[in-house]
Formats: sequence, C-alpha cells, structure tokens
Amino acid sequence: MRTVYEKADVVPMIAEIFRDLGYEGTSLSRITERTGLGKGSLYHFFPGGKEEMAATVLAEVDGWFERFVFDPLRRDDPAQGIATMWAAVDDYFRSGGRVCLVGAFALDETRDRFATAIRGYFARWIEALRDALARAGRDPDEAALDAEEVVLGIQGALVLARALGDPAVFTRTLDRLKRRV
Amino acid sequence: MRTVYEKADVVPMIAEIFRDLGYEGTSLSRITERTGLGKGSLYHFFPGGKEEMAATVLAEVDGWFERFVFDPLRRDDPAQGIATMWAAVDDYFRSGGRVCLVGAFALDETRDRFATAIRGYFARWIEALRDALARAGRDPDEAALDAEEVVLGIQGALVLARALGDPAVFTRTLDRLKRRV
DNA sequence: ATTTGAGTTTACCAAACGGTACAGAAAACG
DNA sequence: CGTTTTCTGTACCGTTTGGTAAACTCAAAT
Repeated sequence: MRTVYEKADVVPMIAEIFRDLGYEGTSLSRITERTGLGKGSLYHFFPGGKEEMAATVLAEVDGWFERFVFDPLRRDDPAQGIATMWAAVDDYFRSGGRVCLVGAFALDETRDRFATAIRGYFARWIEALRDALARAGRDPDEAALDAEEVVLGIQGALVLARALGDPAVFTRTLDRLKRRV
Repeated sequence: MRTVYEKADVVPMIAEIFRDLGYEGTSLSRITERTGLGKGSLYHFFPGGKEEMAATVLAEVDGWFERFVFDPLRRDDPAQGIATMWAAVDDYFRSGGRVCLVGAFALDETRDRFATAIRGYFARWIEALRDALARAGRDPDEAALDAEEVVLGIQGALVLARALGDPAVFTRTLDRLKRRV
C-alpha cells in the first residue's frame, strides 16, 4: 500500500510530537510511527533533517500567532484585538491541555539552536500587546509592564497546569489576566 | 590518576546538567565529561542509572525548597516567611539566570516519569504560601489565588527571561509580585 | 505512449545511546 | 599488618540515534 502526503498535512503532526516530547525527546522513529511517513519521505520534505523539521514547526506556530493574535492586536481596535487574543489563546492551548512549543524550547539548550525565532515570537507578542494597550489609553510604561505580565502569566499557567495535571489553572489565570487589563 | 568523589558533591553537578539540557538532552557521556566521573562511579552511586540520577536530583531540589522556602513559610511569622521566600527564590534562580528544573521537567513527557514529585513540589509550595497569606489576614479564597499567581508568575518569568535572554524580566516580575501580596 | 519528477520504500551506515561486567586501586577497619 | 568494602577505569554489549543511498511507484504533463 502506498499513501501520499503533502507537506502542509505533515507539519502539524510533527508539531504535536515536538510539543509532547521536546526537541531531544523527539526521535525520527517516533515521528515515523506517529505520522506514518518513512524516513525517505521525511527527508524528502525536510532535507535538513530533524533540525529543519523543528525550524519549520516553529515557523508555523509563529505564523499562526502572527495571523490570529499579533496582527489583530496591531490592526483591530484595541479592545477587540485584545478580545480576539484571549479567545485565540484559550483555543490554541486547548484551555490548558496543551503546552507552548516555543516556551518548551526556550527552557533547555534547544533555545540556543533557535534563539532568534524564540526571542522573536515573544518579543513581537509583548510588543503588539503593549501597543494595543497604549492605544487603548493605558500609560505607556504601565502598558509595557502589563503586556509582559500577560505573556509571562500565560506561560507560567501552562507550566503549572501541566505540572499539577490541572488545566483549570490555565483558564483561571486567563480570566484573572483578562480582568486586570 | 584517580580522584575520589562523594555523592553529596556530585548531585549538584548533575542537577546543573539536567537543568541546562533537560532529561532527554542529558546523556551519560555529557555527565561524564562535565563531572569527571566515569560510568563505573556513576553507576556505583546510582545503580538505577539515568532515571535514578534525575530522581535524586529532583529530590534534592525539593529538599532545598522544603528547607529554605516551604518550611519558613509554614513556621515563621507570615511576613517574615514570605520575605525569606523572595530572597531565597531570587538567590536560587540567580536573578533569572537559571531555570527551574522542576518546571522544565513538567513541560515534556519527562513529566509522566516524575509526575508525583513534580506535582508535589508545586502543590506544597502553593499550599505553604497560601496558608502564610491567610495567617497574615488575607481572605482565604484570595490567598489561594494569590499563591497560585505568585508561583506561576515565577515560572513564567523564568521562561520569558530565558527566551528573551533578558534576566531583568525575572527580577522585575519578582518585584511586581512582591508588591502585590 | 513516454517522460518526468514528486513522493515512497527499503536497506544500509557510523556514531552515540543507556547499561553491564569486572579487574584493580584506595580507604576503612579489624 | 591483612582483609574487606568502597570506589574507579576500561572494555564491552545490544539498541537506537540521525542520516544516506538508491531503487521504486504513480499521477500528471508532454
């Protein structure tokens, strides 16, 4: 039997594996068994191997947030952009049942490999939110601190929710941050 | 040449490696080269191999926090216990230059292996802080939420500080949390 | 009908993985 | 002193790692 895939279908599958297992924990054999693609296909799509797979996945996550979070924050009117962000974030992280790939990569030495992508993701998020808050009338200095607090709070909530095995920590934190800004 | 170590000396070294590289990223050869201990010595101290090394390290971290953070929170008068916590946390995480081993383990599949240790660490921290806040006169429900916010804020700050390569995020967050409780 | 080329399968490779076995060196202890 | 216990160095084991090579399949374009 022969099944044919397209790259667009396979990237989200690989993303989920990296999210679950981390960069080092993700082996080609794990990818093979969970996607059904043999090494040949994998290396056809990603000639650069594992590192290119991770970079592609990172770029896709970044693209998703750029489209559904950062851009609305920049383009829409502040209140609506921020409302869009809350919904998108809650949806993306499955209300605390899913972890942040970028955050996970940031913690171990994987960070060095993808430093600029990781830094860019968080920097653009904070910046977009900070500007939206400022446009909504918040004092600029306060807006910067609040934006940082929100992004960091989301990451912390994901860590804690996962550690305690209790996704409610995430939704509770999202509500609290929502009320605060 | 022959150099002799004691287990007590070697655990912190291994802890630092796990912190840097994560569980999967830490290989025996890396441990060997960074500690100077051969496999023979390693398996003499930790017959259970890599998993026992990680478990031991996790227990040591837990013990440190139990001693210098959780216990003061429980025994000292609330205000002083909390003050001790801020100092210990800032010190332990090198003002944002170091990452939380337990938090890092919580994110990937390593969590499953050490689930109870990881959950216990965070649960006891939150509980001790919550009770201290309650004893200080804070409304019990508020105290519970604040305790959660503090622990999660610290974890998020570590993630963000590392992601941005900017430890100041951590100290700034610590100050903000300090002011809030 | 033939060519083409993206996508797949299978078999391989050297290196590194976690782990084991064991002989010997150094302390500890009688 | 001699013996026992603790610790270390080295060689080895089977398995898995990331990666390569090349033969193959099959739909679409010519």
